[in-house]
Order: sequence, then structure tokens, then C-alpha cells
Amino acid sequence: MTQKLSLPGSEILERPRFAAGATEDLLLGARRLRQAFAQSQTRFAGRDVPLIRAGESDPTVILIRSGFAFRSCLLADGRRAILDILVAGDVCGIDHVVLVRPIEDITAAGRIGYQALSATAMRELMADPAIALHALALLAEARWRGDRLAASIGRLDAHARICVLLLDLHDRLRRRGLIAQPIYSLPLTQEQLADHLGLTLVHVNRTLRRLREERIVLLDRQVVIIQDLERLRAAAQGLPQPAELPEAALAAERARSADGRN
Amino acid sequence: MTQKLSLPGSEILERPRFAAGATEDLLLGARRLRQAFAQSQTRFAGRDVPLIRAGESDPTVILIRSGFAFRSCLLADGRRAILDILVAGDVCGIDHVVLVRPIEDITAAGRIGYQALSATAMRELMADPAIALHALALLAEARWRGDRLAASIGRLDAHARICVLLLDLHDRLRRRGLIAQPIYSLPLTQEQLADHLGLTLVHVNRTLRRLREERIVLLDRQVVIIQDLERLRAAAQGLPQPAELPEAALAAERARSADGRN
DNA sequence: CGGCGGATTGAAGGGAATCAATGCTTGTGG
DNA sequence: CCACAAGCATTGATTCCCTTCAATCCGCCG
Repeated sequence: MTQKLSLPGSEILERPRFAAGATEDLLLGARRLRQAFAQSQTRFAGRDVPLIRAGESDPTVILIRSGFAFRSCLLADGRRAILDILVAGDVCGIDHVVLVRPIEDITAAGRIGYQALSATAMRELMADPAIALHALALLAEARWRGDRLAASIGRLDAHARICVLLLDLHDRLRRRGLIAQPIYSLPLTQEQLADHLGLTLVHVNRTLRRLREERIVLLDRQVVIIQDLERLRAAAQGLPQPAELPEAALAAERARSADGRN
Repeated sequence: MTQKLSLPGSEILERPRFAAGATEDLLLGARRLRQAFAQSQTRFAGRDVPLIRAGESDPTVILIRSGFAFRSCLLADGRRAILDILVAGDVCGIDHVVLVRPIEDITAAGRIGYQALSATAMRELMADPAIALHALALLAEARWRGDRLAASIGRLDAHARICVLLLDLHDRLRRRGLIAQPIYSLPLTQEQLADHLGLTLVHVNRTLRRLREERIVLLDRQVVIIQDLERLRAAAQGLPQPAELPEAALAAERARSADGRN
């Protein structure tokens, strides 16, 4: 059924770029949205502080300035599924523009700085086509990450899943210019990693040990040290290429950093 | 860490509704988008016909009029992950407005009728704030389904996963008025179900047998017969409530069906 | 009839979960 | 300054869900 597919994996090397007809507006929208966020005060929150709770009224849209956060939902049995990890520069909660109440929780993973915009304000901003397009792009990117996670959990083993996660985070941070070396802090407990990867704490631990023994990555005290990027990439093979903010957004990102970043 | 959470599961009984401030526009946007689609000719495709291929240029946005389709991506080892199942009334490919090239494949699961809009045309439509908002809502809903899938694969066992799938599909079809009884056709092979649920063909088969023996659901020859909706719901417990098109879209949907549906 | 895709079923093995201790840090308070 | 508790990390032993491998069967079509 599935074709022979002898593609050596180097097929879709490009990450999804924005459509030509939209790039201009996207850039513009990105800038304007950042400006809107810049109006609001930067706030801070510590570990495990909920930024948005599922079901609460009057949700906000959030721009993370620094640190990590995650989106999660509670399961009936009390377990938790962490659906997305958010890093500095990410905007989350755009769907609150159209939903009365948020569906999931958004929680600070460690100490973070962020700015918030009320859903109403965001809704008004959406009147600007450029911003509307940018919002769509943000959501599209988030969905892509979600799809990727589903594929990862569904078809890769624990070893590969963790590699994908650590590599993707590395690439995201790298692309945003937030790190210069293959080292970054990741303020998630092993239990939280497990909740994200569809594993158990114990198995995450064992797998991390294996990765350490293989001298591929070292995750100690919430610090990730990638010892062998090549082999990490090899081990993370299997999924389609990581889709991330393409150059348009990247440019915007750079612009943002270049401006005073508060 | 996780609170005691003695919520009996009946907490978030409501599905995500659209925000009050947006409902009007959403309805309007939905109607206008349908109208735009109505301009284009209804096309048909048979089983396994790709509607959109990852990487191809000039992608379209698609409204499914009848039948089932699915979104999938290929993994490096040749396996496939089916990330979403699309039913009549679904719009897919909205993200093509912002992406140059689609990231995933969209394939007809059986014989389907659909209408297509070029990404360029859709991009122009987005100038209408109502349509832009509706597009955002569509994407938000798709993401929610993706998140749900990830949680399902990550935290539920095969039995529950299949129940969730069959129940969710039932509810979606029911809510759109496409079925009146707990019976529907599902033109997916067991291998495709496996690719969707992160299982193997063999195990899907065994689990379906068990469900049959338990007299909960019967899946035979691509026809799903829910024998005991109550117990199916019970078995599908565990995830947060299914998020689907809320009444706004529902109304639009009804309006659509009420008009000639081509 | 033969071939083929899909469904079904058995047997065996493995990856991950579960159960259960034991370290290790860190922060708190005496 | 040390004791102590709490949360997190680590590790072993055991269990089991799911995969893998391998046939067989069935319905369909040329």
C-alpha cells in the first residue's frame, strides 16, 4: 500500500515557509502584534504558577518573554497530558479569541516573564488583516507542533521521543538566537517530561540514563547538554522535518530583539 | 504535585463555545466562506486519492461535502501517521493560506465529494474580518482535535483509544445531523486506524474483536454499529470533553444543509 | 481459477508500566 | 549548624500490553 519510498530522508529538507503572497502581511502582522504586546506590562510568574486555567472566564493571549511554560490538560484519572512546551518568543492562547473559555491550562514551567493581552483586545486587533494572518500563522505552527507530538508518541519509542523533544527544543531556541551553544536549561521535572511524551517518570529516567551513557545528551538538574548533536539528530530521525517559524517570523523575531526588548 | 482533584469528571461538561464577542462574526464568516466554496464546482475522488500532497506547490483549501478523508504524514521508516480524520462539513488546509507548501498529505478515505479553493483565493477572502475569524476558529478546532489525539495516544490504552475515536466520530456526525442512529460507515482499513491510533493493525483487530465480544461496538466491513452507547461513553472516559463545533457553527451547518447542498 | 488486499488469529518476545525502595537536594526550622 | 521533611531522581524486580512474526481465511476482481 505504502509506496516503496526509498527516499533517503533528505526529501523535505526545507521547513514550511510562508506563502509568498502572505509574507509581507505576516511580517507586518508580527510586528504589529509585538507592538501591541509591548504596550502591556511585563509580568513574572514562578514555577507551577498557572497563567491560564481551563474553563476560567475572560482568558488572555500571552507572549512569553523569557522562560518556559506548557499547555496541559487534566485527564479523568488525575493524570495530566502536557500538550505543548512554550519557549520565549512564543505566543499562546490565540484561540481564546474565538473561544469563551480556554480548553487547557497554561502553566509556567519555571520562572518566566510574559505579557498578556485580553482576548477582547486581541479580537479587536484581528480587524487588521495583517494581524489576523499572523494569528493564523501562529496557530498553524502550534498545530503543527501538536501533530508532530502525536506522530512522535504514536510511532516512536521512548528513546527517539526524548531525542526529538530535546532536539526540537534546541533547534527552536537556536533559531531564535536564544542560545549559542548546544546547552539550555529545561525547567521540567522528569514527571512532566513523561506527561508530555506519553511515558512514565521511571521510564523517562531510564531512557535519560541511556542517553547519558551513550554520550548523546546529558540532562542533569534541568540543564540539557547536547554532547553529540549529530547522533542526536540521527536518533531523532523518523519524523518529518521540524516545522518552525520560518524566515519571515525569524526576521520579525530578530527585529524584536534588536529593538529594546523591555 | 497534582492536586487531589476529586472532580467527578462532570466538571467541564460544556464544549468550548465561541466567545460572545465573536459569535456574530463567526457565524457571518462561516456563511461567507461556505458561499465562497459554493462558487466552486463539487469534485469527487475515490479511495486513496490524494487531495493534497505534502510539499506540492499551490495547495488548496478544501471543504468536504461528503465522505471521509484524512490528514497524514509519512515517517522516515515508511510508516505513516494519520493525524486527523475529516468528515463531511470539515474544512481542511486553511493553514495553506500562510504556508508555501503543505506539510501533510490529505487523502480521500473512501469516495468523497469536495470543493476546493485556491490558497490565493482564500487569502483574499481573509481580508474579510469575519472570514478571518472563522478561519481561526476552524484551525483552533483542528488543533484541539490534534491535542486530543496526542493525549489519547499518550495516556489511554488501545481499548479506550478506539472507543474515543469511534465515539468522537459518532458525536461529530450526529451533531452535524449526518446520522440519526448510532450507525455510520467508516471507510478506513484497520491498518489506517492503527496508523491513526498509534497501534498496530494486529492489535486494532484484537481490540475490535474484544469490543465486539463486549457488545459495545461492532465494526464490520467499514460500518460502525454502536450497540451500547452508554458503555462506549464509559469506556471512552478519561479525556477532557470532546471539543467540537459549538452552536454557532452548528447553526451555520444547519443553514448550509437547509440551503440546497448542491 | 488465481491473485490480492484486507481481516483474523496464534505464538513468542520486548518495551514500557507498575510496584517498591533508596538516594539526593533543597529549603525550613529548631 | 544540624535535623528533618518534601520533592525529585534513581534503580531493581516483576508484570503485561502491545508488537512482531507467521499463517490462514475471506471477499473481490480480472
